[in-house]
Order: sequence, then C-alpha cells, then structure tokens
Amino acid sequence: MGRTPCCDSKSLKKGPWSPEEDGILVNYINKHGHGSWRSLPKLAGLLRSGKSCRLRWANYLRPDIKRSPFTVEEENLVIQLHGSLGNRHVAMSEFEIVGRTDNEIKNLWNTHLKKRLLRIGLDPNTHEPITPSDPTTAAPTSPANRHMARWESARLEAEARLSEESSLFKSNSDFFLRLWNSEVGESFRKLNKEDKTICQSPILQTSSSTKCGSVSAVTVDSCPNIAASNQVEDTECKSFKPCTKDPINASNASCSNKSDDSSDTTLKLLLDFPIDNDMSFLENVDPGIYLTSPSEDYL
DNA sequence: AACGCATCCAACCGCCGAACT
DNA sequence: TAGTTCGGCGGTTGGATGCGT
Repeated sequence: MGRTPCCDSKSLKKGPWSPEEDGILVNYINKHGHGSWRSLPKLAGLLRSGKSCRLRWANYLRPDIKRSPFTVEEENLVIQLHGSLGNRHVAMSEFEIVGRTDNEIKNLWNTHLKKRLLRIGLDPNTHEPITPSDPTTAAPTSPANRHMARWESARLEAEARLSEESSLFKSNSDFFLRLWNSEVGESFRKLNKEDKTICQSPILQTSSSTKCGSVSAVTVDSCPNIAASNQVEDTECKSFKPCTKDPINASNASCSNKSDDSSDTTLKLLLDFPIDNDMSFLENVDPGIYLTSPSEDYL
C-alpha cells in the first residue's frame, strides 16, 4: 500500500547549492518545467531531494524574483498585511508583494519588522500597543511612545491604502481578475456554493496566528471611521473587526453568515475606504516627539 | 589585528492536508 | 479504507558577514 519512496534519502546532498547544481536545475526547468518535484532530481541528475529543489527554485532561482533590497513601501505593506494575514507569508508574496518570495518576507518580518514594531511599542503579534499589564512585554509605554505607536500605525495605514488604491486604479480589470482567481475569490465561490460562513473556509482555518478573530485591532483603532462604518456584526467570530482597506479583509468582511455578500459589496467596501485618517490624537502633542518619529529613524 | 557580538538570509525541519496505491 | 508519500507552508537554525571595541 501507499506510494513507493522516490529515492534513498541517505544518499542525498544537503547544504548550500553549488553554481553547477543551480545551472542544472535552471536548465532542466527551463526545458521541461518542474513537473513532479519528486522525480525532478533524478531526471535532472541532481543528488537533491525534490523538496530541496523546489525550495531552491522558489526562493532563489525563479526568474521573476526581485533581488533588490526591500523598499520602504514594501516594508510598510508587509507590516500592514501582517496585521490582516498574520504569518501567512505565502499569501503576501503571491497576492500582494510581487517578486518577493515568502522566505524573503518571512526573513524581513523576523529580522526587521518585528523589532521595529516592538521598538515603537506595538505587539508584533497583535499589532496593538503594548500595555503595562502585559508582563511578557517589556517595551515602555510612555505617553510619548503611545503617541508614536498610533502615529506610526496611522502612517502605515495611510501609505498602504494609497499604495493599494493606486494599484487598484491602475489596472482594475487585472486586479479583479487576480482577486477572483485568488483565495479570496475561491472563498466567495465556496460561500455561495455551500452557504457556509467564510469563517469556516480553509483560508482562515489554515492561518495559525490570524484566525477569524485576530485581525489587527490597531488597524481598526487607527481608522475609527472604518471601525464604525464597516464593522460587521459577527455571530461566528466574536472579536472580528474587519478594516476593509484591502482585498483580503474585504473578503473577511463577509465573516457574518450573510451568504448573499458579493464582489460588488467588496468593491464598495474597498472604494468606501475613508480618505481621512483620524489624526486628531496628534493634536496637543509636543511636536518635539516627532523629531525622533519612526519614519525618520528607520531601523 | 583579534575578538566578541549582532545581523542577515539560505536552507533545513516538522507538520499538515492532499494525493496516491 | 488504510497506510504511505508528496507538496507546501511556517518556524527555526547556523554559517557568513559586518561592526564595535
């Protein structure tokens, strides 16, 4: 019973890839496509596991990978998306951040962005300001830091929104085609077909850290207009507060049992995203604190 | 120059669901 | 249907490199 093993794993090579191996893999895939990763190493003449070949190709050799450093816009987008998607780096890389691998995004998050959030007083897991009552987090939460945290949240929110709006209007048809073909579209299709709540969809079930109830509260906090106008009354996911500034969240907005939700609604939610962020909290604040604001002090 | 520490990132590991026999 | 492998994902590791003392 069961499949036969593809090869003797003991004879497989591990560790860094040599340029020769890279060349063999690239040539083979260019000629034949990767096909079955399981049989690729044998057919290509590599002493590697199919898994290793797939990783090498996906994370390094693929021709559409950007090798340049992350831009500030990309970094901000990653932070923003992390608030919505959690650690679903693959979804970020495939859907939103073109040319970046999930591994790159993962590394960026773990080495830079997590620390950046901590430094401005935000919990990287929840994206909420760290409270003094939380004994596991030692970051200071002085009034100045809290202002900085909210300031940074609002700034990231606005930048991500502008970025997405611009890409949305640049290629509307392409955007919605991608949206429909993505997990989001699949969720809509399943929703209509099975009359189930999207909270039970594989998209959300597979998310380890951002299941239905853990969409970024900071996002909502920093755009109260949305929290008030777009918050979905939720029977399945008690704490779900979608901030529908992005397609993913737009889909999450159907987290209620309203199975008649449609892409029209999603589009409306997207387009209804308020232009004005509530920056009133910046009033009555000593302007001096912005001299060391995060935007001037990128880590 | 030598050392220790911090950071980066490619690659591996472990797990899970799908696919296969 | 059961047992096994495959493919894919998120988490983690460890060697290479940079930087400060």
